[in-house]
Amino acid sequence: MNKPTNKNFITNIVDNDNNTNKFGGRVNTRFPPEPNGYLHIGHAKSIFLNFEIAKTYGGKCNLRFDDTNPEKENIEYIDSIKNDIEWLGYKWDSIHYASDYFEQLYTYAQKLIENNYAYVDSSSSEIIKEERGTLTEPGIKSKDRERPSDESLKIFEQMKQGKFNDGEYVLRLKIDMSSPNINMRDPVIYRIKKVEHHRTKNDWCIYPMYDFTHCISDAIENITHSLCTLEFEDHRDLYEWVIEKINHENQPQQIEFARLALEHNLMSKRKLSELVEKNYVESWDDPRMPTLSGMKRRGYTPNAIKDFCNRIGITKKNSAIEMGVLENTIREELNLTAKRVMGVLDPIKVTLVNYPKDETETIKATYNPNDINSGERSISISRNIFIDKNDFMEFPEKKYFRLAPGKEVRLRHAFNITCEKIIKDNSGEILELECTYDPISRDMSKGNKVKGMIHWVDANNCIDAQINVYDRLFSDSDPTSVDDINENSLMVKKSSKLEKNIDLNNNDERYQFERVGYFIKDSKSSNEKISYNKIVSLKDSWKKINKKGI
RNA sequence: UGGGCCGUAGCCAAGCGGUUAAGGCAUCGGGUUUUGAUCCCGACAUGCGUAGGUUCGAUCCCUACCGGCCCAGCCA
Repeated sequence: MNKPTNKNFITNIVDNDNNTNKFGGRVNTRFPPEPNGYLHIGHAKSIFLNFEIAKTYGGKCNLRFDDTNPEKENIEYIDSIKNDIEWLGYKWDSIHYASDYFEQLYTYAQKLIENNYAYVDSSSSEIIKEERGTLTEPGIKSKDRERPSDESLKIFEQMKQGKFNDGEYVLRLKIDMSSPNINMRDPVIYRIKKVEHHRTKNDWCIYPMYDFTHCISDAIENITHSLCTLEFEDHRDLYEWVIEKINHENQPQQIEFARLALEHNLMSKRKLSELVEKNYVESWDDPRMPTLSGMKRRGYTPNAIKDFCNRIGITKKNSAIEMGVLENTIREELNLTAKRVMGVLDPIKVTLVNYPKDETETIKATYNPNDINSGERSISISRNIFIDKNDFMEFPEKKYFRLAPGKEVRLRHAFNITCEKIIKDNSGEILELECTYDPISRDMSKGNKVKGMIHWVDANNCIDAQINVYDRLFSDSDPTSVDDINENSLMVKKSSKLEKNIDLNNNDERYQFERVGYFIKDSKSSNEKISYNKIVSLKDSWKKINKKGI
């Protein structure tokens, strides 16, 4: 990203900490995903925040996998997460796994027991739940709360040795069962799970929980500012309690910010995986998905995503960003960088009846009028061309200045044509248009001045392709269920025609199909079936005029 | 109804006791342009959830109220 990173309330805190020398001027952050799903644009916000803060303050940002629940986690997710972060262009200073700290965590737990800050509880999860109280009533103390610490220590050891089954015992912190903050009502910090862990394999059958693990991991890694989302605000007391009780020399501070919500999208790993599982979308990297892999396949660039993250800001206010903001970032970048070619998504045959048969001419055009170094392309044209269906109207509305019977328009980069005749099949479907062209108008200054300009492709020299056009995944701006999916979010144009200048060997080249939008080759494209994805439309003020019914 | 947060334009978001209340997106006007694109210019909160209070002065401090979000996993 070439724009400066915006300030926000967190950078204000960091500035202040630096001024008061709270951390001796150090700024260490971390991005701590659980490897239980693919990263999405919401994670990008957090990645951007953490890495950019480290960068602007000359600090460090670690990648740490919060892998304390082996049932949900696996290597595939770890790899995809690393990939996505690298794709965004960030390099972690060091990589860690909470599971690397299992031994230390266990030792800290033992110390807490020794100091009477924790106890082993044999209550069932149902009992613990009941005894926890409610939002308005205090909890009650467990029968095991006063278990002598040497006894707890011994049982905890046996838990580790695998002497018990899942659920038989848990380790709990001894804090305050009547705290108004439910997280402080003797939270469970270790549970027995006889499950193989993707990294530690069968070394452990007890696993520490988030609240115990996260703060200690931060402390161990010398994190200064532990940035997380709003739902952890209530956990901050616990975070600080643990850090204080283990008496660690480094005392990181947790700061919470609002997670990203994007209109017309769902943004939780659970729901995104539901979309995949129910086959509402093709895969995690379906171009409609707000996952980073999906956006990559859609054609979004790391720069555009980072620019987006920068624009939306960081606050504590729950808010939903309009899709237009996201779309605008990629449009802005591609307007400057994308080569222009022509592509006809929904072709109609057009015959230029006065154009000599078997003749072809070559037209020169620039690849990008906004970039003088973009070079020139040659486009062929002949008697037979294709134009887009929506560039012709048999009964044109007011202010429609494209092709219509008897009307003259200009073919982009070429010359003017006039529609003379519509050829239909028996059902009334338009098969073909017969037009005449005006040779004089090759010179723009001659020929008739026309308002309409349409794009086209030489029917005798073009690429057959499939174009995937996407609409928002959910029609509702604030969807709740995956079942609300927009059934028309994917439109496949099967017989599109593309200008020959497209480099089919280049998988990353993003093109502007003039007057239409930006496109990139789909990762599933093949020589047999060439397919391109629409990244985003060009802005279309005709659409607006048309909508108003003028 | 216990606790923790949040409330500045249609959507984001600066602002930290004295400012003409930044900026972006959207929208609306106008100009350039034979991409209805881009680009350029202009408009867009006497107002900061509401009501009181403190103050010479309050978006900023205090109080109350209203509205929204989060918390009762052996998930993270």
